[in-house]
Amino acid sequence: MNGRPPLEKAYDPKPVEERWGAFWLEKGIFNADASSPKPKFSMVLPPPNVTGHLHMGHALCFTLPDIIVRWRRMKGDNVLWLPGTDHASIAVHNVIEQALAREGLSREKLGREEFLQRAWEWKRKYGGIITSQLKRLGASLDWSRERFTMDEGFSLAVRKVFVDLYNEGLIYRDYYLVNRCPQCGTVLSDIEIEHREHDSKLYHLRYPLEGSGESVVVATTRPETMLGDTAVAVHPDDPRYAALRGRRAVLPLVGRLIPVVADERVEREFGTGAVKVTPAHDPVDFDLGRKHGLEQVIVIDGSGRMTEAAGAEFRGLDRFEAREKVLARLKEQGFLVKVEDYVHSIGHCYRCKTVIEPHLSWQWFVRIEPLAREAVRAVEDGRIEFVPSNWVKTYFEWMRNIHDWCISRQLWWGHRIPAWHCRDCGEIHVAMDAPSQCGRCGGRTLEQDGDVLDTWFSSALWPFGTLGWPEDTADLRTFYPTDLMSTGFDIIFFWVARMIMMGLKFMGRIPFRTVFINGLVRDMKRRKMSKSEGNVIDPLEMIDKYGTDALRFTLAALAVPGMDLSLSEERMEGYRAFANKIWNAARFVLMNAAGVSIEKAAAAAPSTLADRWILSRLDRVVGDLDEALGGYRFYEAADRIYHFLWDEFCDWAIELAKPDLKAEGSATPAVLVRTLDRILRLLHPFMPFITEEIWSRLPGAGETLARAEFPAPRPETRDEEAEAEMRAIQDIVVRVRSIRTENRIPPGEKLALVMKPLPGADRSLVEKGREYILSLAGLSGLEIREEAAAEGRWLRGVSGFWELAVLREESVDPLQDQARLEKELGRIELESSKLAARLENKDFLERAPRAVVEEARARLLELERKKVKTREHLGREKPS
RNA sequence: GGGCGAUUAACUCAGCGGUAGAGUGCUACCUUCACACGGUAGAAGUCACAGGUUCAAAUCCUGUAUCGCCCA
Repeated sequence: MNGRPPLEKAYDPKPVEERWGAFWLEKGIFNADASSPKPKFSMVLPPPNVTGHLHMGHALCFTLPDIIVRWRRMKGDNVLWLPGTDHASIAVHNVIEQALAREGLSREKLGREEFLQRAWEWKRKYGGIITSQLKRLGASLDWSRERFTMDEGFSLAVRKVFVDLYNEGLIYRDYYLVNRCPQCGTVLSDIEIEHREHDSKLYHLRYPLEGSGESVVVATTRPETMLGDTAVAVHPDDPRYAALRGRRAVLPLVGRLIPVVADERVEREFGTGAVKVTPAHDPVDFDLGRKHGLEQVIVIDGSGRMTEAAGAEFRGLDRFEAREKVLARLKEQGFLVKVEDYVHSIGHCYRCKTVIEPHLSWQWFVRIEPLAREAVRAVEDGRIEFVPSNWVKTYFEWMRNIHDWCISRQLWWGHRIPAWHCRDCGEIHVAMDAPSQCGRCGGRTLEQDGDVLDTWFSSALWPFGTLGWPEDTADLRTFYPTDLMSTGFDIIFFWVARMIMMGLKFMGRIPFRTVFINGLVRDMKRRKMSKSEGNVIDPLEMIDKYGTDALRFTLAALAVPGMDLSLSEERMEGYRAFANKIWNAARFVLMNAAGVSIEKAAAAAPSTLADRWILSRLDRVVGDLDEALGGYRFYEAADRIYHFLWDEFCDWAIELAKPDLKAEGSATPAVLVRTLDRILRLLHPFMPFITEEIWSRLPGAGETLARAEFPAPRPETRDEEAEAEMRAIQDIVVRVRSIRTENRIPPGEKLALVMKPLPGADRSLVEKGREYILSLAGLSGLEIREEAAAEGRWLRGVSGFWELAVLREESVDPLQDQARLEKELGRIELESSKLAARLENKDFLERAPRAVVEEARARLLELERKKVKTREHLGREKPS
């Protein structure tokens, strides 16, 4: 046994995980080789936020691809799975600024340089948390190639992309109404806004018309913005307001004269049909304002406070305080006509949930349509495939209605926009490096744009930026495009779509061939896991309690493509038990087959029926597993190997082996070793630690199972005959056991079995299976007799072509046995009558495939045989 | 309003044209020399509802209801 002590009675994951985790990394088992002639299989890890801690979503999203990657590696591919982290501008700002606030500081007080210094320091100190947690998960990543989105090479890639897109006119700067989060202190792109329904109010305000006693009533949900109104709008075809066109209204509280304009975009059904227009604070009004040349008056600033332009009374107030005050004033002065309850959807910051403020400002944008067009085509023509495929529709839907992407952020931690503003003439220079003088006026005072880029702008480059682009590296040539991108559906728009666009644009090729979308991890009540709900299951805690392998297997077994999964600790307990089961099966094999090497076992020829049977069954699993993994059906693969190991290998093969092990020159020990070895290989992608540990104890094991060969189907081990015979033997054993427990015969009591052949019975089967039946059914003897005995002490049943009779030494309760037989007869009658009815149907006989009809006939025959015998046993018919 | 998905055993979910399945839980018996993180045998479902297609529907089609998510 390799000189190692025998296995402990129960599996203890902790030392095993520590040992093998360290071993893999030290030996660089997962490092890829750019010059390998083997076929490559590459993936990049969705980079977790550098601020992050491992949660169950990560655990799922990293375990599933790890299964694929380990499988491919064992199949002989040159595998690269490249890890890294994302700088996560907003998240880091939140962390650092909170710390500053505790010191009574703010980033403004600290200044840009010192703030960045702090952020880097923080990154050095805590940025490794998530990566070390990833290692505990067993993710087989090539850490020698680890990247960070703000490292030097990656930053170069980001700058180059920006400059190139700018030079092509695909990046532009505009004074535009964007979404701003007052809390985070930056603008956001459209998709970073979450819309949620709110119970709110609709306020009807009366605006007097110039030079008359008349007025017009407008409805709004945001009365505080009226301070920035520069028009009233009505629908051109609305007869109610035909007379208003061309006149001017006097803005209450402010006194400004504002025109009444007509525009088709006004919804006549909304409120009174007349609306106030605030071009600087509402997206629709912004468009309206541009179209009608209206003034843009900014009354709320980027931090959500009222500006100078809001008037002395309101200046400095928070926007919600201002709302109350404006309403109070309007009411006092008789301009508030009515207030209605109103439900509408309000935009919130996806990070901090603060209500978004539409904000007019200079920002940088990506002209997205030309990029999106190509990205749509790549999916349409099948170069990129989504698994499950129904996400394609969502992808198309978004890509075809896409808006330009606002990429500037008013933050410091991130990639600073490579644009320099000439202080003298205002000219903007976009370049890889700071220009020394203004190309237009020659001025020497150039200031770099203060904003940084959206973090997603840089993560969009991840699949090629990490491989060395813009340099032409060996890694890039070998591993791009990658093969698989595994991620959650929540970032299809944020990330997947943008990687596709950027990959096509800068590499001229897709970034990955397959996008695997995993579901969301929920709790048993199907709720999302969230800290505020208190229903979070912490993967690290689970690893401590149940072991990494149990956690991984649980996630795999629940991972139905496209479905959310409900996770519970109970489930994990079940798979910890599974790990223990493997451990003990291995223990049995090692104790009984000591000294049989893997190599010798692989060559052993099966002699007994049980040996032929388990090898044949094993071969089926090998094929099924390859197929399931190839289709990313993790649950199916997990389920298959689970049941093979437990229900076939442990429950039958090991039990059947027990009598054969003692025989001289038996091949059975070798068959057990061979089967165990195959099981460990098949299971390794799911449970890397325990399989590695057990495998290392097998005589003749290699350095690491992680690089051992994944089993391939071997058709010559298929043995239909052995499978059929074993099925019959198993049925006999189960029948006898069933007779035993249903008559409350103690498990320890040995029984004598008499088998009577029915027409068609194969006597050699019973001879071949004699030892197995004796041992597994707990018999003292087995006898074949032509006629069944008639005394009452016999308990009877039917299995296949055999009538079974068990002799009980003590007396039996005839009522109990009769109840058992009645129940069985009921079942048989129900099924056989259904089948008979079907077989009497001419249409069925004519139109159903022949195999289906034949199968039904055969089944009916068997049922009829059982029916007759069972009736006989009940004393309803004379024995035949 | 548009789209996607769900509705199957007590719970969580597979199955997606031809004999209703799994895990957990439940019942009974068993500490048998790999394993009580175990063994053996069981109980448990008009597959949401209504129509239709088909020799045959949990499975395909149409509609209804309820729930969830995404987009506007």
